[in-house]
Amino acid sequence: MESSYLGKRRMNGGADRETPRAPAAFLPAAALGYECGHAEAAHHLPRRVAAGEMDFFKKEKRERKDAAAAAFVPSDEHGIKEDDLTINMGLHHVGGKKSSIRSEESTVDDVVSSDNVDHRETKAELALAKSELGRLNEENKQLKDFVSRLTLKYNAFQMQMPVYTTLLQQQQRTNNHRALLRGAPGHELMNVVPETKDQEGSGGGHLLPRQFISSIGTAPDDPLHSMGSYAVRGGDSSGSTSNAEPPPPQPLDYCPGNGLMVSGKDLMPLPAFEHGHQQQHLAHEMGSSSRADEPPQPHHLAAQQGWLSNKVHKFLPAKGPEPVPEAATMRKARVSVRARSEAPMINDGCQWRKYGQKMAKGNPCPRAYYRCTMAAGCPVRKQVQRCAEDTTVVITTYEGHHNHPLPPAAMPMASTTAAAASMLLSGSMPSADGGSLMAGSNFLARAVLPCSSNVATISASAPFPTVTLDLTQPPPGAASATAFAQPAPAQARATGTEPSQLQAALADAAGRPMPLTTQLFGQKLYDPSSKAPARRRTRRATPSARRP
DNA sequence: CGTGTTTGACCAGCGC
DNA sequence: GCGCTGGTCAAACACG
Ligand SMILES: [Zn+2]
Repeated sequence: MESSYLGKRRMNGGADRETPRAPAAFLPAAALGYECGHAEAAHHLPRRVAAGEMDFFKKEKRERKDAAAAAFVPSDEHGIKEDDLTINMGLHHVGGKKSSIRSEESTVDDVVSSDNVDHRETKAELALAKSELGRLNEENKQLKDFVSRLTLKYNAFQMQMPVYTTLLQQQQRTNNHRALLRGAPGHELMNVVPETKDQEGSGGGHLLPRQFISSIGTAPDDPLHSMGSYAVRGGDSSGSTSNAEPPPPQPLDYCPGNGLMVSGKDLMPLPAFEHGHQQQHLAHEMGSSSRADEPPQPHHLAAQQGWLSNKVHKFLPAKGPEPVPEAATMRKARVSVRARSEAPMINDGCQWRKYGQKMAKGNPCPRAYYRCTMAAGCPVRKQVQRCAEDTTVVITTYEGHHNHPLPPAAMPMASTTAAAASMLLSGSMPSADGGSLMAGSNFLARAVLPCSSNVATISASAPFPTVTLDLTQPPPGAASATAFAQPAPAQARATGTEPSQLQAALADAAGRPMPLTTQLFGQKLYDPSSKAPARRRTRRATPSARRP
């Protein structure tokens, strides 16, 4: 029911709706590899980018394309374009291989005069090159898609790594009751943390994930997966070394400093971290006449997994008969982002439709509920609420996993939140031991983000496992700090939010090189005055007579 | 007129 | 069972 109106609304060009205008500092996600494998994503580019940015964007893309083409075939002297490739691929498929070209050639031969031999040969070569190029291009696309997936997974690992690192350190601490572990087993991890800094600085480095993975691999039944209920809180030192005493409930946005809070009543296995991995279910959702939230799957599945609370079903998108625990877990995990913004909502590149607003308890500011409208039945929702203590802070809580290709502008946030959710749900959260370790001194926070005060906070109170990325604190790093300390830079515009600050913060939080995330808030933040003019939505088909 | 937002009603979970 | 709360629905409304 609900999915129906959502779907219709979206299918007819929802892409041009609510798209923010002319992001001043918008960086081409395509150039950063986010568009890989998402044909649809490219469609959003022209609309999303203002004329001023178009050149940059196109140039970047062209460079990429050229580079890719040059890597395989030195063919640009023929002036081959992608359109040509498409056509040629068609010929290739119809005619077959070289022989077909040959025969085609001979056919032409009958007509063309003999002094066109050179031209014919050139043509033949061209055809060959084109077909080859087409094939390689296809191959290249697959490779790009593969690389893009790898990137996402890599990011997920990066998100998790600091937690693992800290946890292992804590393990060592717990075992020895000592602080320093030079030479102790797993000592290499001690070196990992400093390297994180280097990695951030240089924007490279694959050493960390490898160490991280290998370290994890050596501990098959590490406590990382044995987390039941746990609670870790930074900032205030509790010193408790067990999870026997869960902390008092905290507001979702509670962040007593740059600490890290971990909590979860139930944890779920690591969901696959791929965008569009739920595509297979999209058809079900689109075709389903029931509301998208209604879970056809019974609770027994949750019980089978032993983690899902009986509340989860509410958030499960409508699916086919096949149970999709993975989607369920992603839907349940929450990632909230705290960012300073005078705008009512940060622009994350996605399209949202507000479907509700409530006065939350303990907060004078209302909480707004949005759902993703980029695709029919997309289960992703988000809540936007201002922090009670500091109304300049906007807390955006994301939930769910997009079941559709994302525009480049939305990729950073999506991948970041997905990575965070993945980390949260993967069982990589520290158990009770981890909690004791970090209690009191922002230990994990510093481990995670040695050069930044932006931290990943894992809420202890939420009924759902929630990671909070706090982007509100000025990073001590020079560049970031500068960006933060100064009043809104040019690209911040009327919203008064510093995109560069957010970029830096998110980059730190995500633990990835800056360029990947600069685009996230490079867009102008949500500005109510620039609401998308083109909004198309068909009326709901079945008006219910609930109200008089 | 078609669209997104508003806002009160509805629903489920939870604690008592 | 009752009240509270969070989350969602959908008619009514506002807007371009
Ligand atoms: Zn979506």
